[in-house]
Amino acid sequence: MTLGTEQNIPFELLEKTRPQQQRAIQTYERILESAAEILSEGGVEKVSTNVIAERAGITVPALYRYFPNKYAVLYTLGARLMDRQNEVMVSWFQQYESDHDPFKPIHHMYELFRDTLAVTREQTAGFTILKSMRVLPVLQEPRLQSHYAMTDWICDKIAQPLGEDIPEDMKVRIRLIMELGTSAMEMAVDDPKMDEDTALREAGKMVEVYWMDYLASLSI
Amino acid sequence: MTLGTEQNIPFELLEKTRPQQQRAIQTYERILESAAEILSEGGVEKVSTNVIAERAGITVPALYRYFPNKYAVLYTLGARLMDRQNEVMVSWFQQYESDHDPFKPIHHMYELFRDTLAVTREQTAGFTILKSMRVLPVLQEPRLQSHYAMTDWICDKIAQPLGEDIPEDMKVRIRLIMELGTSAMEMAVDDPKMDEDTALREAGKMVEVYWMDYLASLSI
DNA sequence: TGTACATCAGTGAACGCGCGTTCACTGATGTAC
DNA sequence: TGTACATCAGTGAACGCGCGTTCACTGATGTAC
Repeated sequence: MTLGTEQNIPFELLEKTRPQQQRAIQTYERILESAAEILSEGGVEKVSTNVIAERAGITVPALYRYFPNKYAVLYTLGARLMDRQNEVMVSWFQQYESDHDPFKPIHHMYELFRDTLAVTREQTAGFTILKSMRVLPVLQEPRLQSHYAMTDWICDKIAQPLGEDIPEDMKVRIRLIMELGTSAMEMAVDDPKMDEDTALREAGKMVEVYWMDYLASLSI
Repeated sequence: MTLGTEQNIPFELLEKTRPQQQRAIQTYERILESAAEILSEGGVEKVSTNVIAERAGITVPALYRYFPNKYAVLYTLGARLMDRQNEVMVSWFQQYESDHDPFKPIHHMYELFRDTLAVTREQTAGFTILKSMRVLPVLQEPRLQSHYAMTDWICDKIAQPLGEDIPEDMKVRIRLIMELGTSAMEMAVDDPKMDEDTALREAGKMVEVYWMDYLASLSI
């Protein structure tokens, strides 16, 4: 929602009543927590309104007060998580931003991946939430929108000091880099044989040399 | 199954009776086709034994004759697809294999990605099958095993002419490269804004410069 | 070439269960005077 | 400070439906003599 993710949400995912009183906010949060726990224990197929409600210690109609269906619950979890990832990216960029070298952050991809992974892990079933979004038709679009927003933000930031329009192929490259980051993090987490830190460092390296090669080709 | 994927299949995924007569083989194949069609139309959540059977024009117990549950159906689809991807990789490698330069194939990653994408697309719901495997707990392990097998095969092929043991960090790099390829192909297919060929070419480029940088660092 | 038999392939009907969703309702919290 | 009322939060009970799975069975195909 930070970078404008909220714009085109299909109506099936829109929340119904917003919780107002303290008690309601707690209920609302417990619904989200419960859904995440179920997701982490049994995967997306075990998530149902019945099971969420039972675990949250409420009855099913109470859930329907705030969410129109289970996808709205998953969407809310996903949107929050992607927002946090956005924030990580923004503060990472600002940390390594430099007047002299607009591409300085590219030498610090490892730090971005590391921090993004950390914030994803803070959320129960964080990676499962993201993978579920990729596989559930209604949630694919919101996921894409968030990726677009992130890519555009970075492009703007880079283009600003350059004082030019962003070449379209730069956008493609940044999008690809983000996708690589995502899959490297997933691999680091899902593959027990893979050393996590090594995976992220190598992914960072890969992005760096790729970008350097691109810059070299530009100044021909 | 080409590269030894079949070894550690959890018993829940093992097929029951093998179809023997012509008629039975047709039924078996229709079950798989139907499952793929449902997958492509409504995603993994719409796949059920009831719906598969109805679409295949048989009754549910007929399905249970060959498969213990719906995951076995999805597993069979996934295993077949990954086998075909393996084959593509093997013949790609052989095509660009060179006595003079053991790393010649790395300059032709685009061709690998292109052909792998093509063979995946030949299978109805090909990418959805792969994404489903990532998200369904029972199917995660078989997926990983297949990736291991592919990585090991490539490593052996590269190590052979070098006449040495494969350094562990080379394995990590190859694994990462495969993961990047996978996600680049998925992005190329799922993101309507992304030009498919460009995405694959860039991903190929990324792998190439990454590997060249690695080789340069080795000869220090 | 015909028939009896064995094996393979698929059916009809039924089961209990959890699913999503809605209804009219009771109970809790906040507020106006 | 108390009470009457409005709004917010959550309940109990019920619904129809599709799910996975199994049973005893009929029908189709292959084979031995």
